[in-house]
Amino acid sequence: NSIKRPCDSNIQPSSALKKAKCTDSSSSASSEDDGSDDVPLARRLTVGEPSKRKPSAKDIVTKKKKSPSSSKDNQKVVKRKTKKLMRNSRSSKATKVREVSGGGKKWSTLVHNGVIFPPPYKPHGVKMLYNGKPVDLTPEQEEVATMFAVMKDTEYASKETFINNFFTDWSKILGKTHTIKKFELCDFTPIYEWHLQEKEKKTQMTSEEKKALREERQKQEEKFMWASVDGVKEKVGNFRVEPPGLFRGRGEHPKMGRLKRRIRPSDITINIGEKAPVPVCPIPGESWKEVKHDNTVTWLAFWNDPINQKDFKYVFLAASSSLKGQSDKEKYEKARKLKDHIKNIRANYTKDFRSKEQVKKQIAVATYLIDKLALRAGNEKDDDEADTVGCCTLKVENVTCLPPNKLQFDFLGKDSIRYLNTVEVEPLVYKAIKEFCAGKNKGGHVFDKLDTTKLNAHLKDLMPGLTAKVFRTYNASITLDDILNEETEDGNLIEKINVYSRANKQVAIICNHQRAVPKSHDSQMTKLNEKIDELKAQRDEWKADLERAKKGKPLAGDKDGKPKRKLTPEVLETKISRIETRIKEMDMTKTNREELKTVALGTSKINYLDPRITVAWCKTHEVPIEKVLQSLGSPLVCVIVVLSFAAP
DNA sequence: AAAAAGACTTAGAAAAATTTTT
DNA sequence: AAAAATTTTTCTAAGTCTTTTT
Repeated sequence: NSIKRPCDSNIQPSSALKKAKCTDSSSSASSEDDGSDDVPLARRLTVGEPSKRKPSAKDIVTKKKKSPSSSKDNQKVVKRKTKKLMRNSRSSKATKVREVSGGGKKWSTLVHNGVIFPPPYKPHGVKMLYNGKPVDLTPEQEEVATMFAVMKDTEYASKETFINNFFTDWSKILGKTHTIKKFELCDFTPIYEWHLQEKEKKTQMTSEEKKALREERQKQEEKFMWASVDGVKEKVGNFRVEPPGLFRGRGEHPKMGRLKRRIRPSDITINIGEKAPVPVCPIPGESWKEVKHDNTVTWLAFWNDPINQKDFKYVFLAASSSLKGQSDKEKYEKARKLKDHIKNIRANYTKDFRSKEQVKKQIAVATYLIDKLALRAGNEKDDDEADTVGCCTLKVENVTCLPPNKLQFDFLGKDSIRYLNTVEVEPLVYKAIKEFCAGKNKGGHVFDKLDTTKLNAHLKDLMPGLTAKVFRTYNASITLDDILNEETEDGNLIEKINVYSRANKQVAIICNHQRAVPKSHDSQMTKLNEKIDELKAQRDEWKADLERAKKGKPLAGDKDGKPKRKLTPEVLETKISRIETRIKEMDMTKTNREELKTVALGTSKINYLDPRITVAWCKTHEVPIEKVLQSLGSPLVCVIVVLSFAAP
């Protein structure tokens, strides 16, 4: 299980550059080659010329040792980070990014240990009630009953679809002759209470017990956590086979509550290098469905999704792997390339707003919306999925025309997240949308002559490799870059970090990344308000004291009537001004929290913000990278570092 | 050329781990 | 030391887009 990648033949003679980059702590943009990579998008754009010289260091990547640690107040953080980094660097971190060309070949050798199966079901024997009486269940029946019982305090448990689907599937396991016939007569509370007890037991465990348990688990996982790709040890993403359970679809999913049956080895296809030993099937007496040796794909294993038989569940490498990092880099490269074509593309679709051909016109308008609003492409969906839409599948009921030229969008997108936005659009677009909607009923497609295949085929003609989703990445990059460049001011580190957060937030809003309001939000706000009131009361008291002190009057006693120590006006002034800033800070926290309560920042951070822009900005403004990417913790920081030093 | 199969990225919720507060 | 809050990781659903089959 060697860790080092065998010396590749395509090493470029540019270690000097490599070193320069690595040790260049004072940034200062320095060498030309350095600039071409790290100059943010917007500045490139204004320069107008796509960089002419191809950087020679094509695939050379330098590992950043560690960021220069700094002030005392973040020492803890730094220490933790360093530990993590060390743990990671021991493992793999390809020293260079692999060339993934060559006829779709993704790897030459692939070694791994297959997957972990969840443990078999352990019956608890707690009897639920039917019509008030305890009923006997076989372990198999009990297992499914428990799946349902345990979900009592989730939203699902009260949804009709969920209950119906669950009961239908459970009934099959109960069999026709079973006493249990009607859901209404079922009482799962004994099992639910048993579950609560178990949970309580877990929390009551001593920390040693917990630690022991954790270590046990880690020991079992160890073997499956790692794969070796072309001789390099890489982390596996999801080596654990999904346990059985009740399907939790998002939104109004017609299949919610269906039993997701247990996956067995005979469901699983393994993909592994020809010369590598085939993983032993961990369940005695059973065997894999199939073993393949396909090096044109990156998955290590797959099985068919039991809920949607035609869908697949893949086991892939983790995000920190070289393979994932490479395609991530390609994604951001493509978005960067779009920058060079966007002017032309916009001119193209603007011209087509007037096209007599309906298909052309619809493509033009759809592209406009995708460009302007960062909408998703919108593939057709089956009837047995939640009813959500993207651009191409927008329905008449999702768009309202507000004269003179505003459009209001209201639809459920991916994950049934609501997109609600009113925007002013080009008058010609407004006219076109009105025309597309005319004479159609509510459920009709606005873009009836269009689908994602046609749209993407057209985009491909405008720029090689261009598809609808590239616009989202592009939009995110532009936004990040613009905000960072416009709003960053010299000086204050805190303020700089805030600028980054604002940019992050803006991208999240554009991409419509939402989250449920945290359960504790209200109580948190109340607490904050109380704190602020407290501070204000204190401030007012001091203000009163100040007035008296100035006039030489004695101070009023405190609330217990005890006399207060006399303070000079000067001392009081500083106290007051200090408390004023604290109040201001807390007010900021409050507004910030309120504004972010439904905004999910993580998704854009992980999938949309080009790390090279972040790294470049951090360098020029002397912001330690972990200050803005701390949440990307261990695995991704490495990818980012790899990416940021990889030549485009 | 349309539909189905296949492979991969993106997504929010929930669980787990960690830090902060009490 | 417990509890509460916060951050990070894990989980797996839900998209996009390409390739293959019909």
